[in-house]
Amino acid sequence: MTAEASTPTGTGTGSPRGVTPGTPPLTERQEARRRRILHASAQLASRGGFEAVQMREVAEAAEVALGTLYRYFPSKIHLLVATMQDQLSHLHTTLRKRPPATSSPSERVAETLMRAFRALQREPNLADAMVRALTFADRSVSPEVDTVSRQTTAIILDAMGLTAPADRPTPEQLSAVRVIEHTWHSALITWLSGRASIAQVKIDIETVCRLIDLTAEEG
Amino acid sequence: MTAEASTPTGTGTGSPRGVTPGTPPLTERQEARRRRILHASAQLASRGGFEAVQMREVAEAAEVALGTLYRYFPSKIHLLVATMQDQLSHLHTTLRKRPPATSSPSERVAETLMRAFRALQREPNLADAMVRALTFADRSVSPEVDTVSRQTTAIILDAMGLTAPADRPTPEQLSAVRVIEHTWHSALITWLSGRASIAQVKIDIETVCRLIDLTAEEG
DNA sequence: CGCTAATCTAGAACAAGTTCCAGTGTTGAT
DNA sequence: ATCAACACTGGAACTTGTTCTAGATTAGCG
Repeated sequence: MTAEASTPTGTGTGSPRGVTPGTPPLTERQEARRRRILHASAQLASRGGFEAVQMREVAEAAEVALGTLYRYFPSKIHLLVATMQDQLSHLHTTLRKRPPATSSPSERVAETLMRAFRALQREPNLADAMVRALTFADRSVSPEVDTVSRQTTAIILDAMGLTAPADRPTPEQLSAVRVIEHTWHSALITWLSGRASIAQVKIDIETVCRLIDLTAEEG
Repeated sequence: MTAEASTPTGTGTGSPRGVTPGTPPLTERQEARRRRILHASAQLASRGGFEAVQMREVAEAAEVALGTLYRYFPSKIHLLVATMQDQLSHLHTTLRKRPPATSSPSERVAETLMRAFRALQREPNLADAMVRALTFADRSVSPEVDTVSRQTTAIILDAMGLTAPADRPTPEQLSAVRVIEHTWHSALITWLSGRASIAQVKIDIETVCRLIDLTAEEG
């Protein structure tokens, strides 16, 4: 029935392994288009942040018609959130390579997040575009935003040392992780809009990470 | 030199007392216009959230020309952030009336924030518009966003019992308060976009508020 | 190969935020 | 009372996200 497989509006975080269930597989050419679009998005975002990512320009840079762009990503927000998924999966694999060797879980998480922070710092405009899109997203983007949230959660749990599928985190730990995520996003925004210094962000990250030790003691 | 006083693009949180320094005073008619605009903004937001606040409609509802609206609030984001300042000052005075009588500071803060949360719950569309604007705001809105942040901080410090000017909060406490604010905003967004339940928000608020006890013990 | 259904392209068209302008009304000062 | 300076109005115009349409391409299938 479908020609180039069916509708490309799927998740596809760019995770190397795993067949992304539910998403009909894309043709090579379609996969290439998707990749070109995400690349153009990231490139434009790196230049001028959120506002520099203009749908017409993305389409042109990706050598794709405007209608096609909208077929792949139904809105600018969807596009930028997908861009964030993409970047986050890169970041996660990068972070995995050299896990922090600090003693306590809370310090490891804080260290990991500060590394991530420094990574984003290198492309503040890109970070701006992605995070603004993420927090501005409305219900229509919830599934995609949720994916980003799960990715972030995975990074944090990884840093805590909860990689084994056996030791599932307690509800308290999950709450602490959510709070850390909240703080992470919000602190990032605060820094990006010039209302907080890097030092302040560092302190706040370290502050919130203490919650991890708290839950560990009582659990 | 100026006719109806000078440019009305000022802060003016709507605080009843205090002369809002730096802001040139507005004529009565100007003050009335400003009030009409904010009222129209809140009304439209209550109906359909962020997207329902359309500048042309705000102008029409406030019986003001579009250009005038932009003279008072240089962008939709500015307008909504100012709306939030307005609502927050109402909220603050409301909360002051019946301070929670719970024992520990952290419980008082959690209780206060949950009250605020329930207040916003009554007008979820308005909350949506305001919070989305707040986190979407870029650098050009930093001063106004900062005012909102200070208002929120004041509410939290109030709940902690740090009203006396003598006992200034320690740096650790300030960091904890910032983290609580981050969590508050982000959790609100998560709830508004349907990605978290009220119960979850409650738990996360309580979780983050434990940081207060932490800083108190060590301080 | 030829058919069919779906995708992709190019471009017009629409929506809402923002800017601009010419004319009118108000205000404070002389 | 008059004047200059500024504010307000009404409306057009511009920008960018989004939608729509007609026609050219492509993929899968007999």
